[in-house]
Amino acid sequence: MNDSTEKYPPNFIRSIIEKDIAAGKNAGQVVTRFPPEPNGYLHIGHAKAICLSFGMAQEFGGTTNLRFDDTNPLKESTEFMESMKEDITWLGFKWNEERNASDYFEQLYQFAEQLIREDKAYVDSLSADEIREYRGTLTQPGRNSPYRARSADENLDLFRRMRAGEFADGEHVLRLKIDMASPNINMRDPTIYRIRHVHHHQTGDKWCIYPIYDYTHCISDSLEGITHSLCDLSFEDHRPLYDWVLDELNMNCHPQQIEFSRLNLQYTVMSKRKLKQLVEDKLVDGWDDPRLPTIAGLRRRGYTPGAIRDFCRRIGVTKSDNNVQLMVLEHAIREDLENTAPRVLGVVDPIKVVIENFPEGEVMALGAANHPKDESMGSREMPFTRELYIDRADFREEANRKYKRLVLGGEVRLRNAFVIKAEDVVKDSSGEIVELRCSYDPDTLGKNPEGRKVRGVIHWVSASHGVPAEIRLYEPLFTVEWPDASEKDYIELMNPASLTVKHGFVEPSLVAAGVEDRYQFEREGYFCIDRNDSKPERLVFNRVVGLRDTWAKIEQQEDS
RNA sequence: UGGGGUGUCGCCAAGUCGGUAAGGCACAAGGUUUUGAUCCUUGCAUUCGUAGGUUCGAGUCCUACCACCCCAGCCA
Repeated sequence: MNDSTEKYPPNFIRSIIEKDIAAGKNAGQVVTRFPPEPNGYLHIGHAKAICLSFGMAQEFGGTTNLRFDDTNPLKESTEFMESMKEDITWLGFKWNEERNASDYFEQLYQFAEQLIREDKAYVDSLSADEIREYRGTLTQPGRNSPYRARSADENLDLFRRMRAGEFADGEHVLRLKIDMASPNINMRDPTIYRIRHVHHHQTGDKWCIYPIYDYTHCISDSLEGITHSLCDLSFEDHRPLYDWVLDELNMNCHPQQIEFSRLNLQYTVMSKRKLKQLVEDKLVDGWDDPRLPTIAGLRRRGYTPGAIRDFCRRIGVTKSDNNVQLMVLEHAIREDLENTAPRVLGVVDPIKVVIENFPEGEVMALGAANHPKDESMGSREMPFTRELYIDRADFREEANRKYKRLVLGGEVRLRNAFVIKAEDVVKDSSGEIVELRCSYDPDTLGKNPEGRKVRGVIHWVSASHGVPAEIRLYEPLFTVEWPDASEKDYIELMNPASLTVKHGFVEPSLVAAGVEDRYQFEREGYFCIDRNDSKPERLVFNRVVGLRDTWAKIEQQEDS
């Protein structure tokens, strides 16, 4: 994973780091961190941040810490911590140290006392509503709280009693004394501690006051010796506060916060709130639903860590708003699987074919390469029998010249096997085709028939030897490209056809398929064994992504 | 009417000290092909949000304007 082919193309963050190293800043070291709040599952947007923070450190011989930003016990849990560790590891990254912001609660507290003693922080006893009122608006300056003038001694006493649990939630908060008239709202005496009599998943009941992100994050970074603290653009106007705290505390390590724009990806939503609702309201099958942009979902869908990393590299890192097309992600996984996925034959929407001139009961073993270009992937045998399945879409009673598949009275090549000819169609009372009666040309195995040109090749599976399989086909979870941009509620924009379950047949070699094995079903797409539901006796495949489909495009053009 | 950002091809994105617009995705046209896949070849911004200015020369410097995004949690 560490090879140079995975290096990022030029970007502004790398330039900054290169300059810092050239200037001898931080003794030439690069230490980054990835600081998720354990209140949900990681998604593809986090993958962008992970690849960047870990990637930059890796590239310059540095290290990256994993730090759970667990300052709000109301929303967090160890379950989410575990999932995040698993996802990061699966993505292929190794953190140097695992920390929790809560590891620093005592130090954070002591720093707060220091700020109080230096008259840089005070206990405010205004209510939340009052604080909001006093804060002013975007265009109007705020006003000082009447409690702003409390003496350091009084503040210290109050703050200690806050810690001791003498007050109820919301009775007091600790605020930084900066500037209520600042044009930057974040600098208008931000709250840094609030009272919350709740159990914390790491510190238990030790604390009833919890520090706020802005105060916690910069100090945590400093304590860990982080050199470059990468985060998304929403924290850009928090940077003055980040710097203020470290400066006022005289911290000897002052990391540089650098912001980049978050990923916007087509046909999905990325906000934790929305993902959480989809999961909790059972609109999807858990955090790892293959339709979700979560790392766990992409994994279950069949995406590889390498493809996700490649995707993150392709989209780049900038400060500009970006709207990335889904096809970029799809291209990344196709490119990976094109080279690595063994080819097999699987029929998603089966229709029975009887080869009338092939003896009943006979089984012919036909060799098939596992990859058209990579002999090292070996070959296997496929049983050819009198009764087969082909895909419904590969037969038409009549069609024009552009249709290169099986037509009544016409011929087609069965992949890795013989040329067959459709002689007759059997339909049920409703007119639905239930069976095709065909003949095969025994002299076409591995060679073209004499004097005729067979234009098409279709895939097939032996009806008697094929293995039934559940095949899950996925479409985008939302019907519009940018659900977040719509004035409609995103729930209303969900795609009712995002999951289609098919019952098809796959060639018998697949009974040996293991969890998360990925294959190319030739002419169909890439499929992955579902890690939750597939059993050897009941195979379940997820379609990762279809093959590029030029034919579908041609058909569409003809329709219009 | 406050502050902070961003504007280079349909999308993403390189563009060093100003020297005459990388690349990827997508798209189009050919070629190879027992996957309408892959692969190969070719094409695809006289123009860099707009308008002025400086300069022999500007995406890169200056000025003004326009558009879009973020910020008023005791969330992160």
